Amino acid sequence: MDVAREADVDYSTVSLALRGNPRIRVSTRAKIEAVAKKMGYMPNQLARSLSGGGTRVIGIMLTDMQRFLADPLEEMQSLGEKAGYTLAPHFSWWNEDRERNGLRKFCESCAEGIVWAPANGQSEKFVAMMKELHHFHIPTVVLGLVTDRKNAFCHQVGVDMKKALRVGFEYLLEKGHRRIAIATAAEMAGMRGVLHRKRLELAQELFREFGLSLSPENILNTTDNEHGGIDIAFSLVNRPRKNWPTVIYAFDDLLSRGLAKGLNAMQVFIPKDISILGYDVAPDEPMGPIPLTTVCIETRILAQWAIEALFSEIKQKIAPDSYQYLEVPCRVVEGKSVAKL
Amino acid sequence: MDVAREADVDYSTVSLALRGNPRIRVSTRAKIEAVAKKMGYMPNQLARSLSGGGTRVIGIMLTDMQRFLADPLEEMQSLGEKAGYTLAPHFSWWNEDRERNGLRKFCESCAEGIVWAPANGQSEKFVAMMKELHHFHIPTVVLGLVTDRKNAFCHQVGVDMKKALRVGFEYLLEKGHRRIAIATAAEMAGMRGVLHRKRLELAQELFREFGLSLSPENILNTTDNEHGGIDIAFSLVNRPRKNWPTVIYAFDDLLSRGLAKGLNAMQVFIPKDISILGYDVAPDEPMGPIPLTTVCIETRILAQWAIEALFSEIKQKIAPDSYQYLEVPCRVVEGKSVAKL
DNA sequence: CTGAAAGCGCTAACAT
DNA sequence: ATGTTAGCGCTTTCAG
Repeated sequence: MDVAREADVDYSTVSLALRGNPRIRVSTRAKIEAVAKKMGYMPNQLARSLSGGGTRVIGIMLTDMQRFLADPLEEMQSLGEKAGYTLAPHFSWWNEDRERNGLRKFCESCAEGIVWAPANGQSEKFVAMMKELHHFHIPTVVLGLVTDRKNAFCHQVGVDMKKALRVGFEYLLEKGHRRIAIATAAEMAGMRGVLHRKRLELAQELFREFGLSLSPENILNTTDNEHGGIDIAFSLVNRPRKNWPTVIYAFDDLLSRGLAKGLNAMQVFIPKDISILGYDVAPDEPMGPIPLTTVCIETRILAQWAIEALFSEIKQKIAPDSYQYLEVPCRVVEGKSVAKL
Repeated sequence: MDVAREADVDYSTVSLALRGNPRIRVSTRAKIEAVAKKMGYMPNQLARSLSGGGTRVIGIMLTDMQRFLADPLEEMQSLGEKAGYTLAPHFSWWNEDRERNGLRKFCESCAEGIVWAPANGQSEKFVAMMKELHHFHIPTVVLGLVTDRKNAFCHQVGVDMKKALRVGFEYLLEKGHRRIAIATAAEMAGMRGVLHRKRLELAQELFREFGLSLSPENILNTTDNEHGGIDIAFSLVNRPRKNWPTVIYAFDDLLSRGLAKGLNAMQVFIPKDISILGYDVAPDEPMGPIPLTTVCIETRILAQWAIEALFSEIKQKIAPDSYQYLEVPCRVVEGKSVAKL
């Protein structure tokens, strides 16, 4: 390269000097650095990766730019950078073909590991792709738990939704609540509603398991998690007060906050008139007028575990004989929105 | 490579065959493809890029996973893929140092172009970094308009916020409105509120320019664009009706939808009791009970123009002597939320 | 139609 | 303490 000529040293000396190798005399290094800076030299990562070590890139395959994924992504990015890795996010927009192509790109461009939040952890395509990644010996961590955990070829970090929901029910029962309503955006269109419909279904199972009854009118459903809270608040206000549930368990952070604000605006006070239990709300989020009590999923821990599991596999260089199946903890963070009866 | 040995041909023949070069006999190619498939061969992009053509990667530098950016990103990804490019998004999380490091990574890894939505298009750091990119001859398009357009070293595609806001005012004036209130989330914490504060400021200028008066009580401010609409609705309902504005111009899509829903819930009907004009609302979004009339920014066009400008510069191979400064069009999309007085 | 050989820009083992 | 040399896995002339 020209820097070598200009500084009147060998090429390899430049390479070593610029990476701070102690073999190079300090004065030489200083000279080289000066020349490099003057010439605006920038090492070519492609060549670097092709030759010596790896790429130090982690591919991140996500479905979309949902809020829920932002926190873990930022956390993973921080952790990755700390370890000298660059994160390469890629969005499938819920399309499994795009997902496959993107993952293949990761392989072709020699990503050293992959964190994958699949569009659909149940599909044939998913299983096939996971096998492919495994076949290429590329360490992978799947975010969100796969159905068939026995036959997984990679670590998994995720939330057991039923367990998480159960935590909320247990809390409510302990507080003396029996007339429990649930609020979901299960009518939300497209893939975005899938999760909500799943939560609704699991909640219904839990009602049965706890021997609670769930009257249809206490399934407060809406089409929109962003502003659906108001709709729900409105429909509630129009019901005779004596039929009200004692608490609404809202399965979405936006929904629970909107609901709280909406009820408040309609002169329904929380927790005096009715209690609200949220789900999924990051504890440091602004909570509106009333600090919400919520079942909090620790998404930063999710990110940490995912990255840890990935790095440990990357370091080992050989595929582990057993894969981890990590469940992110969730706990009730108490605000002031659930009354003790 | 092993595929060559296995298929009993030369290495370079494999390379040509796999890329469908017509020089290779069909039968030979078929054999090579079969072997490659059997062995699960995958070409190494690093080597490929280092040797032959470029990387065919476009670096995308974004601030965060805001909704507003999702649409253009998906659009750019589609367009990029169509042209055989892979998009590499990277998030700065509003941190200019991270932004710089990420952009440098793009250079080092030989991205062929960059689309950059800067955390702060006014800062010293921004200007320095833009010069750096220019110095390395890496085609760049900045999303969002830079203050000093004369000294820009790259194409710019963005929204002239004042013009966009003006479109709304003109529409309202034409509809006979004079008592106009504005709703913003200017009190939103951190960088997220910056845009809203800017909009508020520009709106105040426009009020003066149109010779309209804006009483302080008609600046409906909130801390939260997600659910602030309810707060605003609530505060409005508690004002004597005769002091009401005839219309609320809400400078955020979430805010305007929340406001509409909130007012509706409180038995204030739109546009009978009050009109609402939105801003920034994608026309195909669900609008709640009332289809909102909004000033719509065409973010897909933004994406298209950005990618077009970038590709044209990439193709030319030499820095253009003048840079484009493109303003994305905006127009009023009529719903039913603004009454004619 | 296919093989041989040079080289992309760098790293790392070996030689001086 | 620095220079030499052989690759990394591929593309691309240029010969055969």
